Amino acid sequence: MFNYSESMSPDHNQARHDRDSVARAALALLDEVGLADLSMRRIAARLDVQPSALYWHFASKQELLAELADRITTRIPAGSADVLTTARSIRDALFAYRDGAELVLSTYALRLGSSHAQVALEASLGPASTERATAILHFILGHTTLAQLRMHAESHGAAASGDEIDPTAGLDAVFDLGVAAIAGIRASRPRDRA
Amino acid sequence: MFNYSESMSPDHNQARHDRDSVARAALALLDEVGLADLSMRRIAARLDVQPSALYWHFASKQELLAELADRITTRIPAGSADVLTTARSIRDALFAYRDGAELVLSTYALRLGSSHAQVALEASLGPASTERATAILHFILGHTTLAQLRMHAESHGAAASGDEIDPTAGLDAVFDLGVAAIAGIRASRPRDRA
DNA sequence: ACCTGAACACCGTTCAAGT
DNA sequence: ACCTGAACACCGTTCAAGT
Repeated sequence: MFNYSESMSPDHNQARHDRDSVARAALALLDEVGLADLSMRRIAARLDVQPSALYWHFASKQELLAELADRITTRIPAGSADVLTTARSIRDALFAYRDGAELVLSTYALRLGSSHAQVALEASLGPASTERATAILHFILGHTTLAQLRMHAESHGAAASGDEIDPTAGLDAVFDLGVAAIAGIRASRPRDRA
Repeated sequence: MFNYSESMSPDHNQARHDRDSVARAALALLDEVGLADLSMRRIAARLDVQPSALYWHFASKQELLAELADRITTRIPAGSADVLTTARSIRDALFAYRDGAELVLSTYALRLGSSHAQVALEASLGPASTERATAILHFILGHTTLAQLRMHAESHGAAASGDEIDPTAGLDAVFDLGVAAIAGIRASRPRDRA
């Protein structure tokens, strides 16, 4: 048979990709344009490829998005730190990419991609704490999605009413309060400013 | 030619609408097809009208969606019941329409529509409890969005992995645990089966 | 006051065909 | 093994024009 794949073919502009390069380009584009504008056609354009080419690597957009959620989520450290530290590192992983929380929320709902975050939380909480870990995870996803959507809305000047208060103010306190309460520990002092 | 209209008027096919009738049709359609399939063109077709006609009543799809979120949300009783009861009635209001939680979550993030739910929670918690109320609301939105997305995914057979356990099992317990913990009350017994 | 008709700039996905 | 080209069935939104 013919085998084109293993040749280096130095001369021509043959954009040849695999699953990983597509996912990497998509993840970078997500961070630039946000989830709403992350289309298969845009990803293809970024890779100098026709939109249909993406369907060689991923069966659907949904499958590609699940892969992105997995990549965002695997950055969470698995070691059993205390709950608040684990919760914060989950939140920070979601914050690391634009609309990361929203993407992980919907993917996690569809049960695609193993819940690395749930495992980390259970390790932090000790044995027989599945329900608490689940509740904390739901809180983190809700809170972080809200906060992230709000950040982006405010930067694009979509504020609605007449009040001028910063919508992000006090959100860290709400986060710590929620996590600590569900974990059943005393609310800790705010961490030092980074 | 053909006349699909409901033809209450004897003579002509003049579908004449206002803001309210458009919103009502959209809300009914949301419940039938879900948020992902709720397009301006579908709503227009339901009203026997061209898509462009909707833009006389609403400036954008976003504005229409905000109105729907408001309608879903105003069903929440404002009286100061105990926290768990208030939280459950918020959840039930979101559950009352397909993808209600997801819709309210994104609308609430953009600060469109006054937060009727936040007010109700603060009334249940007593004075100086804004942060707790916010945390509970974030938990409710996260939890309910997850649960609702999961219900729909499972009914369409989008289950991914090999385990066969019901993804909805135990979710009521997680809800009660989360709300009670953030409110700072002892977890109550499960309510009687309806 | 409310709607039509036509257009513009987009979508996700499929599939035969190329190399 | 990986991609092109063309098509199909859609999107949200604008705007002149009709009644």
